[in-house]
Amino acid sequence: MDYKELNPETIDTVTQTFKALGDPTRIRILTYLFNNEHSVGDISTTLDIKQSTVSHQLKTLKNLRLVKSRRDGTTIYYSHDDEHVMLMLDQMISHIKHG
Amino acid sequence: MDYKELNPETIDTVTQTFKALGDPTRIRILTYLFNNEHSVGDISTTLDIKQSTVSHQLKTLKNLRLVKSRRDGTTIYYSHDDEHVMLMLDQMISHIKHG
DNA sequence: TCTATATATTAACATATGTTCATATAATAA
DNA sequence: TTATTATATGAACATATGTTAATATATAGA
Repeated sequence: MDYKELNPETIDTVTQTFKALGDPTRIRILTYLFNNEHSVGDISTTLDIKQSTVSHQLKTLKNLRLVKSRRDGTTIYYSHDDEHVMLMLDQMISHIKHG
Repeated sequence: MDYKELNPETIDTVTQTFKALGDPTRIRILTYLFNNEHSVGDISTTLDIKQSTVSHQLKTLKNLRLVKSRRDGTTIYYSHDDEHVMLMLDQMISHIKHG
Protein backbone atom coordinates (compact mmCIF):
# COMPACT_ATOMS: atom_id res chain seq x y z
CA MET A 1 0.00 0.00 0.00
CA ASP A 2 3.11 2.18 -0.23
CA TYR A 3 3.13 4.00 3.07
CA LYS A 4 5.17 7.18 3.40
CA GLU A 5 6.54 7.80 6.86
CA LEU A 6 7.18 11.15 8.45
CA ASN A 7 10.79 12.22 8.15
CA PRO A 8 12.98 11.58 11.20
CA GLU A 9 13.41 15.25 12.14
CA THR A 10 9.66 15.77 12.20
CA ILE A 11 9.18 12.68 14.31
CA ASP A 12 11.90 13.88 16.65
CA THR A 13 10.53 17.38 17.12
CA VAL A 14 6.94 16.20 17.51
CA THR A 15 8.12 13.66 20.06
CA GLN A 16 10.17 16.15 22.02
CA THR A 17 7.35 18.65 22.14
CA PHE A 18 4.82 16.11 23.39
CA LYS A 19 7.40 14.80 25.83
CA ALA A 20 7.75 18.29 27.25
CA LEU A 21 4.02 18.23 27.92
CA GLY A 22 4.24 14.78 29.45
CA ASP A 23 5.26 15.85 32.94
CA PRO A 24 2.97 17.11 35.70
CA THR A 25 5.33 19.83 36.89
CA ARG A 26 5.68 21.29 33.42
CA ILE A 27 1.93 21.06 32.81
CA ARG A 28 1.29 22.95 36.03
CA ILE A 29 3.83 25.61 35.13
CA LEU A 30 2.50 26.05 31.60
CA THR A 31 -1.11 26.28 32.69
CA TYR A 32 -0.07 28.87 35.27
CA LEU A 33 1.47 30.84 32.41
CA PHE A 34 -1.69 30.63 30.34
CA ASN A 35 -2.73 34.24 30.83
CA ASN A 36 0.12 36.11 32.49
CA GLU A 37 3.85 36.11 32.88
CA HIS A 38 5.19 35.08 36.29
CA SER A 39 8.54 35.18 38.01
CA VAL A 40 10.39 32.04 39.05
CA GLY A 41 9.76 32.78 42.70
CA ASP A 42 6.08 33.38 42.07
CA ILE A 43 5.74 30.09 40.25
CA SER A 44 7.65 28.31 42.99
CA THR A 45 5.50 29.76 45.76
CA THR A 46 2.14 29.55 44.02
CA LEU A 47 2.54 25.99 42.83
CA ASP A 48 4.60 24.88 45.83
CA ILE A 49 7.46 23.54 43.78
CA LYS A 50 11.07 24.00 44.87
CA GLN A 51 12.87 26.90 43.24
CA SER A 52 15.57 24.73 41.68
CA THR A 53 12.97 22.40 40.25
CA VAL A 54 11.13 25.32 38.71
CA SER A 55 14.35 26.66 37.24
CA HIS A 56 15.29 23.30 35.78
CA GLN A 57 11.88 22.80 34.20
CA LEU A 58 11.72 26.33 32.85
CA LYS A 59 15.06 25.69 31.20
CA THR A 60 13.66 22.56 29.61
CA LEU A 61 10.65 24.48 28.34
CA LYS A 62 12.81 27.33 27.12
CA ASN A 63 15.10 24.99 25.20
CA LEU A 64 12.04 23.86 23.29
CA ARG A 65 10.92 27.47 22.83
CA LEU A 66 7.70 26.83 24.71
CA VAL A 67 8.45 29.70 27.09
CA LYS A 68 10.50 32.86 26.95
CA SER A 69 11.92 35.07 29.69
CA ARG A 70 12.52 38.72 30.45
CA ARG A 71 14.64 40.19 33.19
CA ASP A 72 13.66 43.05 35.45
CA GLY A 73 16.38 43.66 37.97
CA THR A 74 17.08 40.39 39.72
CA THR A 75 13.68 39.05 38.85
CA ILE A 76 13.09 36.99 35.75
CA TYR A 77 9.62 36.75 34.32
CA TYR A 78 8.57 33.80 32.19
CA SER A 79 5.74 33.64 29.71
CA HIS A 80 4.62 31.14 27.12
CA ASP A 81 6.13 31.45 23.66
CA ASP A 82 4.18 29.00 21.49
CA GLU A 83 0.55 29.91 21.03
CA HIS A 84 -0.18 26.78 19.09
CA VAL A 85 1.19 24.46 21.73
CA MET A 86 -0.72 26.35 24.41
CA LEU A 87 -3.84 25.90 22.32
CA MET A 88 -3.22 22.18 22.15
CA LEU A 89 -2.67 22.06 25.89
CA ASP A 90 -5.99 23.83 26.32
CA GLN A 91 -7.66 21.41 23.94
CA MET A 92 -6.25 18.41 25.78
CA ILE A 93 -7.42 19.72 29.11
CA SER A 94 -10.92 20.27 27.72
CA HIS A 95 -10.86 16.84 26.11
CA ILE A 96 -9.91 15.20 29.40
CA LYS A 97 -12.31 17.17 31.57
CA HIS A 98 -15.33 16.81 29.36
CA GLY A 99 -15.86 14.31 26.52
CA MET B 1 -4.48 37.09 42.18
CA ASP B 2 -6.16 33.95 43.46
CA TYR B 3 -5.07 31.31 41.00
CA LYS B 4 -7.10 28.13 40.67
CA GLU B 5 -5.09 25.07 39.71
CA LEU B 6 -6.32 22.13 37.71
CA ASN B 7 -7.34 19.23 39.88
CA PRO B 8 -4.76 16.45 40.33
CA GLU B 9 -6.66 13.84 38.32
CA THR B 10 -6.91 16.14 35.34
CA ILE B 11 -3.23 16.97 35.56
CA ASP B 12 -2.44 13.28 35.76
CA THR B 13 -4.53 12.23 32.79
CA VAL B 14 -3.36 15.13 30.63
CA THR B 15 0.21 14.29 31.54
CA GLN B 16 -0.16 10.60 30.80
CA THR B 17 -1.76 11.25 27.45
CA PHE B 18 0.93 13.66 26.35
CA LYS B 19 3.56 11.28 27.67
CA ALA B 20 2.12 8.55 25.46
CA LEU B 21 2.70 10.87 22.51
CA GLY B 22 6.21 11.66 23.68
CA ASP B 23 7.93 8.64 22.21
CA PRO B 24 9.08 8.20 18.60
CA THR B 25 7.99 4.59 18.34
CA ARG B 26 4.48 5.36 19.49
CA ILE B 27 4.28 8.42 17.24
CA ARG B 28 5.27 6.28 14.27
CA ILE B 29 2.72 3.62 15.15
CA LEU B 30 -0.09 6.11 15.67
CA THR B 31 0.60 7.96 12.43
CA TYR B 32 0.63 4.63 10.64
CA LEU B 33 -2.82 4.01 12.10
CA PHE B 34 -4.11 7.38 10.92
CA ASN B 35 -6.26 6.01 8.11
CA ASN B 36 -6.42 2.25 8.39
CA GLU B 37 -6.21 -0.55 10.89
CA HIS B 38 -3.06 -2.69 10.73
CA SER B 39 -1.95 -5.97 12.23
CA VAL B 40 0.95 -6.19 14.66
CA GLY B 41 3.09 -7.95 12.08
CA ASP B 42 2.26 -5.38 9.44
CA ILE B 43 3.25 -2.56 11.78
CA SER B 44 6.42 -4.39 12.73
CA THR B 45 7.44 -5.02 9.13
CA THR B 46 6.40 -1.69 7.67
CA LEU B 47 8.01 0.44 10.36
CA ASP B 48 10.90 -1.95 10.95
CA ILE B 49 10.30 -2.25 14.66
CA LYS B 50 10.71 -5.58 16.46
CA GLN B 51 7.50 -7.47 17.06
CA SER B 52 7.84 -7.48 20.84
CA THR B 53 8.47 -3.76 20.86
CA VAL B 54 5.36 -3.16 18.79
CA SER B 55 3.31 -5.36 21.11
CA HIS B 56 4.59 -3.53 24.16
CA GLN B 57 3.86 -0.11 22.76
CA LEU B 58 0.44 -1.10 21.50
CA LYS B 59 -0.34 -2.30 24.98
CA THR B 60 0.71 1.08 26.36
CA LEU B 61 -1.48 2.85 23.84
CA LYS B 62 -4.38 0.54 24.51
CA ASN B 63 -4.17 1.08 28.26
CA LEU B 64 -4.69 4.77 27.58
CA ARG B 65 -7.51 3.97 25.15
CA LEU B 66 -5.68 5.58 22.28
CA VAL B 67 -5.97 2.40 20.20
CA LYS B 68 -8.30 -0.57 20.12
CA SER B 69 -7.91 -4.06 18.70
CA ARG B 70 -9.92 -6.68 16.92
CA ARG B 71 -8.98 -10.31 16.38
CA ASP B 72 -9.35 -12.21 13.10
CA GLY B 73 -8.02 -15.70 13.53
CA THR B 74 -4.50 -15.42 14.84
CA THR B 75 -4.12 -11.94 13.53
CA ILE B 76 -4.91 -8.90 15.65
CA TYR B 77 -5.71 -5.63 13.99
CA TYR B 78 -5.17 -2.34 15.75
CA SER B 79 -6.79 0.98 15.00
CA HIS B 80 -6.90 4.33 16.73
CA ASP B 81 -9.62 4.88 19.30
CA ASP B 82 -9.42 8.56 20.19
CA GLU B 83 -10.32 10.90 17.35
CA HIS B 84 -9.52 13.96 19.37
CA VAL B 85 -6.03 12.83 20.27
CA MET B 86 -5.39 11.86 16.64
CA LEU B 87 -6.53 15.32 15.65
CA MET B 88 -4.06 16.86 18.08
CA LEU B 89 -1.32 14.64 16.73
CA ASP B 90 -2.17 15.83 13.25
CA GLN B 91 -2.15 19.43 14.43
CA MET B 92 1.23 19.04 16.09
CA ILE B 93 2.73 17.48 12.99
CA SER B 94 1.41 20.36 10.88
CA HIS B 95 2.65 22.85 13.42
CA ILE B 96 6.13 21.35 13.37
CA LYS B 97 6.36 20.89 9.62
CA HIS B 98 5.11 24.33 8.67
CA GLY B 99 5.28 27.51 10.73
C1' DT C 1 -3.09 -34.26 18.22
C1' DC C 2 0.77 -31.97 16.16
C1' DT C 3 2.53 -28.09 13.68
C1' DA C 4 2.78 -23.50 12.10
C1' DT C 5 1.80 -18.74 12.58
C1' DA C 6 0.64 -14.46 15.09
C1' DT C 7 0.80 -12.05 19.17
C1' DA C 8 1.70 -11.33 24.17
C1' DT C 9 4.47 -11.62 28.17
C1' DT C 10 8.50 -11.79 31.25
C1' DA C 11 12.91 -10.57 32.82
C1' DA C 12 17.02 -8.17 32.10
C1' DC C 13 19.37 -4.34 30.79
C1' DA C 14 20.80 0.31 29.55
C1' DT C 15 19.40 4.88 29.34
C1' DA C 16 16.59 8.85 30.35
C1' DT C 17 14.31 11.69 33.54
C1' DG C 18 12.87 14.49 37.63
C1' DT C 19 14.00 16.14 42.14
C1' DT C 20 16.92 17.75 45.59
C1' DC C 21 20.81 19.92 48.02
C1' DA C 22 24.51 22.75 47.78
C1' DT C 23 26.51 26.29 45.57
C1' DA C 24 27.37 29.65 41.88
C1' DT C 25 26.02 33.74 39.37
C1' DA C 26 23.80 38.15 38.67
C1' DA C 27 21.75 42.44 39.92
C1' DT C 28 20.77 45.85 43.33
C1' DA C 29 21.15 48.50 47.52
C1' DA C 30 23.49 50.11 51.56
C1' DT D 1 32.74 46.75 48.64
C1' DT D 2 29.66 43.95 51.17
C1' DA D 3 25.22 42.13 51.89
C1' DT D 4 20.88 40.73 50.08
C1' DT D 5 17.72 38.86 46.94
C1' DA D 6 16.54 36.21 42.81
C1' DT D 7 17.69 32.76 39.72
C1' DA D 8 20.70 29.22 37.59
C1' DT D 9 23.69 25.35 37.72
C1' DG D 10 26.04 20.88 38.91
C1' DA D 11 26.19 16.54 41.02
C1' DA D 12 23.97 12.81 43.14
C1' DC D 13 20.30 9.94 43.54
C1' DA D 14 16.13 7.24 42.80
C1' DT D 15 12.82 6.02 39.58
C1' DA D 16 10.77 5.49 35.08
C1' DT D 17 11.09 4.04 30.49
C1' DG D 18 12.10 1.60 26.05
C1' DT D 19 14.19 -2.31 23.82
C1' DT D 20 15.49 -6.90 23.43
C1' DA D 21 15.76 -12.04 23.62
C1' DA D 22 13.48 -15.81 25.07
C1' DT D 23 9.41 -17.92 25.83
C1' DA D 24 4.42 -18.41 26.54
C1' DT D 25 -0.20 -18.26 24.68
C1' DA D 26 -3.72 -18.60 21.22
C1' DT D 27 -5.78 -19.82 16.89
C1' DA D 28 -6.15 -22.47 12.78
C1' DG D 29 -5.05 -26.23 9.72
C1' DA D 30 -3.36 -30.88 8.51
